[in-house]
Amino acid sequence: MMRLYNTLTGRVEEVKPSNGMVIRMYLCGVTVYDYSHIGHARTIIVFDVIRRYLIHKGYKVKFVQNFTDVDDKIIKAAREKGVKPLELAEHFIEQYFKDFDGLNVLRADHYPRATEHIEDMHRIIKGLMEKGYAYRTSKGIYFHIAKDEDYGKLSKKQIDELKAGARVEVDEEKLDPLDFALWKFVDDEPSWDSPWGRGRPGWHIECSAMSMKYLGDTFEIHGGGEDLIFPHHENEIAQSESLTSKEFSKHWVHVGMVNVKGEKMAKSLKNIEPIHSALSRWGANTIRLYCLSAHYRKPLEYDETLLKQALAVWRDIENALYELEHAMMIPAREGEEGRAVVEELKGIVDESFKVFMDRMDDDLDTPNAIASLLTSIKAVNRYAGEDMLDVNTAKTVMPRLNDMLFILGLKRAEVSSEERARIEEMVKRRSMLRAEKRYKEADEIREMLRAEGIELVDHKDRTIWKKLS
RNA sequence: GGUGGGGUGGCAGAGCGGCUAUGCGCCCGCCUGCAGAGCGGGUAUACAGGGGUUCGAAUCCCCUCCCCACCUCCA
Repeated sequence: MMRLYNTLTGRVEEVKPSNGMVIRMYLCGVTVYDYSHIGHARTIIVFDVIRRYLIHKGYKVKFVQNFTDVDDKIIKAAREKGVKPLELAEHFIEQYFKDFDGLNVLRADHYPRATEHIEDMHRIIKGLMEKGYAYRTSKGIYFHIAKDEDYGKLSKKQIDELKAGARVEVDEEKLDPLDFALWKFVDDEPSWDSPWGRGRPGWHIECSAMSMKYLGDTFEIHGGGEDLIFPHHENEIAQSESLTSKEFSKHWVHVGMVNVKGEKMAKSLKNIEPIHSALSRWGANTIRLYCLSAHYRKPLEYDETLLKQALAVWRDIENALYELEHAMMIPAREGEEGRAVVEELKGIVDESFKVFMDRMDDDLDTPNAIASLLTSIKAVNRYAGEDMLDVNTAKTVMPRLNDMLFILGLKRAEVSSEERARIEEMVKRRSMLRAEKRYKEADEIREMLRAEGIELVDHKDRTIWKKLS
């Protein structure tokens, strides 16, 4: 049973499926007005790993992640670029998929967009008006937090102190400074007709509308970056629970920020590393290992040396995978020694898998889970170095290793059959040159392949190749 | 000011009362045609500071000092 910290209760709690084995998850996605950066990547990768882990454990996970495609920032950016807001949003949604497919993040079951759920939002607003939780001013429709007696329960805020903070905008018409907009009256584009007048939705209403539409009034997990706890998630709870009188999300999961030199990575601070640029520099596996190298609730520093560390870890894993793949071609070793190697490796991998799962169960302890995976990896590399791997060891080890790699979302580069044939031809030619001690020519082939990202590794009687990723 | 989370070896990061975490980096040696991987050894006494509790504390209690996030749009 997986245990995760629940922001709502402040405790680590078991994630329980609803009916049978179904777990419904909603993740607050991105506002599409610019490129996604490493901070977004961290949150989305963490949710991807939670999802993969639950899938591995046999749950049926229904996963929804939204796009905020109507918002002041989008409108502003579109105006500056001289394009329509919805076109700008569409462009960055396309970019989003390029980035996150590139990061090997599994596609969600639904990617609802705010602009396609205006009617659903109207229904919620209407319901809240009818139940007396919302009221109208000349500027829009507002949610009245005073009507919601447990307002603040997620962020543990004292309402009085929030008011004292005086950071909220002054609006004489609002009954309470903390009341937030459900619908804002505007005439310019983009805007939609509503029962109360033409306008745009407030920020929080979309997530209530879309999560409940696709997952039901109550679902298992909701989350996002920890900067969304207040006001966004607090307000989502207020709206949703006031409307349905039911519990909204049972479990709230929040991911820590990525910092640059101690400060949060944010577009406004101009210290972002866009995903597309990080991907071309480091590759998906390295970025994923980096994002998972810290516990998800702690801040993660964005720093070259950390990426380098993650890359070194990935190189070890990659090496082991290629050694095992090539070992599939090596006939089973006969006798006692061959069996002993299989037994020992099996013991190490089974134990490391057990520890891996145990660490993952405990509030997604990925740093330790990865450390445990590396125990297996190191053992494989050790045997590979001693030329002790064969088809039996490979077959014994691969399933458990693949399970762990699936959960973390790590995978080797793909190699087409043409590419494979060409590489193997080159390797063959080089081996002949080496046999004739024509090392200079042999090294030239190795260098040439290396320039293409193919690395050769010589064993006693054979050479294996790796396509680095 | 409020709320939440932290301060561990050159760096990153576990540890939740007693047993070398781990990874990376660096140095020496072995192996290799050279690489890569691997192996052996090393990298001064690691735990913010000060008091306690305990046979025993990085781990529990008290005090002090720093750091981060949120309280405004934000993953």
